[in-house]
Amino acid sequence: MGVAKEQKTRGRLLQVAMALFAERGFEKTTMAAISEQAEANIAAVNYHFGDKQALYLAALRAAFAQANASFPVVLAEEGVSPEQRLRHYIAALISQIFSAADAGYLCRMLAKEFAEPTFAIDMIFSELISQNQAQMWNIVSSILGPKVPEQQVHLAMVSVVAQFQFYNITRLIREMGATPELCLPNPETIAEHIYQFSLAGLMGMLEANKQ
Amino acid sequence: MGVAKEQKTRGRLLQVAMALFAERGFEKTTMAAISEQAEANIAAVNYHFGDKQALYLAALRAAFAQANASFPVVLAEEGVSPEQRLRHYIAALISQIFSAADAGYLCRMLAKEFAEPTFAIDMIFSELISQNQAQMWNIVSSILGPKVPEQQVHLAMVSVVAQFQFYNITRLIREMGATPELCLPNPETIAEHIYQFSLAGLMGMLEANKQ
DNA sequence: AAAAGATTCAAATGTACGTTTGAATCATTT
DNA sequence: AAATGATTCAAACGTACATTTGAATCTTTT
Repeated sequence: MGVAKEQKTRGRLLQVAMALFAERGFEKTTMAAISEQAEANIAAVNYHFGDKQALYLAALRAAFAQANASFPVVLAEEGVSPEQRLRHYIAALISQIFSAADAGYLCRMLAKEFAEPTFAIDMIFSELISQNQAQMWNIVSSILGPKVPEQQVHLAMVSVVAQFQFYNITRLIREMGATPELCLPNPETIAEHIYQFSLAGLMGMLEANKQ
Repeated sequence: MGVAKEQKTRGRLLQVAMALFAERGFEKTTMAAISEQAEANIAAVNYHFGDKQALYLAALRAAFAQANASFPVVLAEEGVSPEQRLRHYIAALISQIFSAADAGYLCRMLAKEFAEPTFAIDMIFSELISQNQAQMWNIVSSILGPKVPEQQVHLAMVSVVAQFQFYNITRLIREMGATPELCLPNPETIAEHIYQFSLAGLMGMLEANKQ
């Protein structure tokens, strides 16, 4: 437990804060626990970040950077079909969600924020999520084409996002083994299923709209 | 605020507890707030229920009863196609999720439990959720037929459940107006979309499995 | 009406937490 | 080396909370 001491105190605090906030959420993470695991004094958080809230914001931004560095959702290359972009988006998010450490911290923090939004929720949407959301909108509306009304695009987008976010939301319950009956397939299989299921759903919408 | 005093103290406590636990979750709901709104003394909770945890369990069971009384997920009639059972199941859950009061309490409490499971999670699964889950399994495996392996059934079930649970999970964020751009269609429209999208997804799985 | 039990009440207890404080230690500059 | 600033440290402060306590007040039984 704890973090190697060669890092400076500020860095160690941020590292530990990400891990603990991701695991326990903002409220249930105490500054005492953070300081202890970071092998720093209890007052170090206030000195380096101001207060617990500022540390939380810093941890969110750092976690976002780590997640996108490991599994970016946007494909840089041009000339990729919207279907392949969708497949890649889903696979990236599933990878983030199933990451045990660094790349998974953001998803875990966001899962807590969904259930009990904190003061940070505005920053999270305006600064972090907004980009991904716009990307997904483009993909889905490309697949559905220009004739499908906005509301249909929105419903479709939710249907897709919901499928992988559900694995994010239910992580803790799975880890508690409340439903041990059926073990999950590997993340790649899950991602591929979600892609196929979503594509079929989208095609169904297209056909229904044609008539 | 508060509840009409003609009920007995125990009943008023339970009523207020459901509302507050649903709104704020277990941790952030104080016994002082419950007692105050129920116009009871702070010690009344301990007298009537033992402690805060026992009150929480009682509130969960009462909320489950209310939700299923208002919008039961199982269709009593026989001779209904699995497709129609699926449609009804989705519509019932969407109705529960979008209920502002009584019938919506359980969903709100469950949303919190997903993000931060409490001591009550075992009871919730073994006593409350298990029935619904079995029902959904029957519906989906009926639609997919006997030739589709169990793991596929499980993936499909998650894809369906995730879609309406997402509206449950994101309720707080919607209510905060973090994304005010696009207002939602009415619950019936949402339910019908989820049904159509899911049916298309399931049919896609059938075709992929045929080859 | 008297006794016994059930329920309510206000106050006290103990614990956990975020934050502050002022001195002590370290690093850097003059 | 002296001085200045940055960082760390242990202790204390104030607040919020669940729970307990013992007396007071209803309600029911005898």
